[in-house]
Amino acid sequence: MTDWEDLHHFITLAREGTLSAAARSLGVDHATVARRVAALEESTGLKLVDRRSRATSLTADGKRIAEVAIPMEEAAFAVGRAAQATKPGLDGDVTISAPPNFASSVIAPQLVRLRSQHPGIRIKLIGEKRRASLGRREADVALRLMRPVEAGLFVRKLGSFGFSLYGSPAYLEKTAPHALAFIGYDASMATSPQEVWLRGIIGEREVVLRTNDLETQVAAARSGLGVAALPHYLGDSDPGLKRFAVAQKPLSRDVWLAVHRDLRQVPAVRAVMEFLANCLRS
Amino acid sequence: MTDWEDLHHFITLAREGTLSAAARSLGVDHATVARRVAALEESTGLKLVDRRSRATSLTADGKRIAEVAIPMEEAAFAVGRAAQATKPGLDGDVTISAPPNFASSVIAPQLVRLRSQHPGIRIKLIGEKRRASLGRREADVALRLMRPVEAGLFVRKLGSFGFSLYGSPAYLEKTAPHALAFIGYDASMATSPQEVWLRGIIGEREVVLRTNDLETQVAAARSGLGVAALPHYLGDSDPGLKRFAVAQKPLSRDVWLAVHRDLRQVPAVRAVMEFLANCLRS
DNA sequence: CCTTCAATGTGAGATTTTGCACAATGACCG
DNA sequence: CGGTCATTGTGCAAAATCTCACATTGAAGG
Repeated sequence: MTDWEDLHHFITLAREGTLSAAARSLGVDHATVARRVAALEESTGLKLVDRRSRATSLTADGKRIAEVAIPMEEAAFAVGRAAQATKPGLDGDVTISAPPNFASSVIAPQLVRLRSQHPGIRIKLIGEKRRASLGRREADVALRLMRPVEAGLFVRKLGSFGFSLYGSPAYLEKTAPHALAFIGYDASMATSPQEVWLRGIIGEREVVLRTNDLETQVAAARSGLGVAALPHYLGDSDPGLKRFAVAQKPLSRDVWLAVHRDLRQVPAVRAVMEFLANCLRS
Repeated sequence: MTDWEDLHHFITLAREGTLSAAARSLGVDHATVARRVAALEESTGLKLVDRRSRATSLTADGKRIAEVAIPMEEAAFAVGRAAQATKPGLDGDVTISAPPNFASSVIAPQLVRLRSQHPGIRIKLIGEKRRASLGRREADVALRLMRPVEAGLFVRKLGSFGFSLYGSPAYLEKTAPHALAFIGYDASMATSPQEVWLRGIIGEREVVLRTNDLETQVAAARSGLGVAALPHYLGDSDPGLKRFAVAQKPLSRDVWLAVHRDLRQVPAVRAVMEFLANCLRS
């Protein structure tokens, strides 16, 4: 009988593409992944990967085996969720995934409230551009700005927030509307709703800074470099920024909460969901 | 992340019921099973088994987790089958399961023919009362006397064979029909078709030997103890036995061949299936 | 063409895991 | 009621596995 942990390593390698990435994902040394995959090849009698010095690639047989093994990984995650779901009471670890600035600006400041209500819950808050996978248990609860479409999730719309143009009061006073300079996202965000909305406002005017990082936009706008399209929860609370009204239809983005169905009834998870809903209400 | 091999040990324990049985099934020491299950309990934070000194029983949580983990085991078997199915050519190991006397009397004598036709195939022939599970890959190909009903199997009727009464020529000559002594199965086989058939013949006459083992019946009949209901392939080829005709409708049993769908197209398996079909024809 | 860098390969020491042997438990059976 | 037997618990030595460190490879960018 083949060692299931060998299969685990192989599946991770198949997904991650390199020994090193798989090793990072599994929290082991890359040599371990290499040896376990070799052991699986030994026990199946099949050559599963082509080892090249810069990257590994699956052989045709390896692809076929990986395909069949995917349900096994899904089952493993289901076991993990079942284990968490059977934990009674309001103790436990709950991982929240949210857009980075949302995590730091909206959620983090209110965590102290959750902490006082439910002292047994330990929160892990990850703000990442890359959407954490709930199916793979990279997070227990996720806040998203698009409606999640993954299977097996319970999804709920928590609310919405608006965007406006913001600049420093001094800058807005001294600058004529047609001469406004703009701060926008870089190419990686070109298709995001706020960037599209902003482009419609800019027209022929100048974009003086493009950055991926919202905090940088805030800092630049605050310093008087130009105006930026910022969420109200950021701009309105900043004394160094003032809204600049525009004719265009205001932009509003919905906030969605997603949780795996298997975890929805876990007390600690429910408490966190409730907390997040309250965060949005304020 | 929990070690998948721990899950493997736990699932096996859940199915086998005792640490020792699980250890035998996995081919490891019982202490290893105990330790790996303990590790799983540690990593999930749940108490999964009640350890008692005579047997272990799953806790409610353990049952729930085991339930969820079953698909994982099925997926693991699917991987194993996929690995075997990917093997090209006519080399490889093929395990055949068959009724014990069928294996020794019909199949084994002809294996040399298979061997000469396909030298690359290594056969493992297990004759067990307990039906080997094809889904669990305890065997690749099975011969059964009842139509298999498990899901996922490819089933084909290979043929049938008849039963008659046999005794030693000397015994049959000197014994009047109403005085015949009979050799039959013991209580464990009381409901088998051949035992039921035999009972209808015996009537009020005497049963002088009951045994589970067909070879023992043959030896006893050959020695002149009485008559036994034997398959033709056993009785007709034995110079020390002679048929004793009866008025009752002759008994015939069908022989079924079963193979998992995933393995049906494997060249080595196909060759074995063909060989078994030929065995039945003669 | 050269530098850089992340990836893979390889050996040795350290850690972990395993098997073994023996003890203890408690159910079954006469 | 006592013997028997399969099962589980435990400590220790052996074996297997993992990590670490370093060497090597080859693609990407200047």
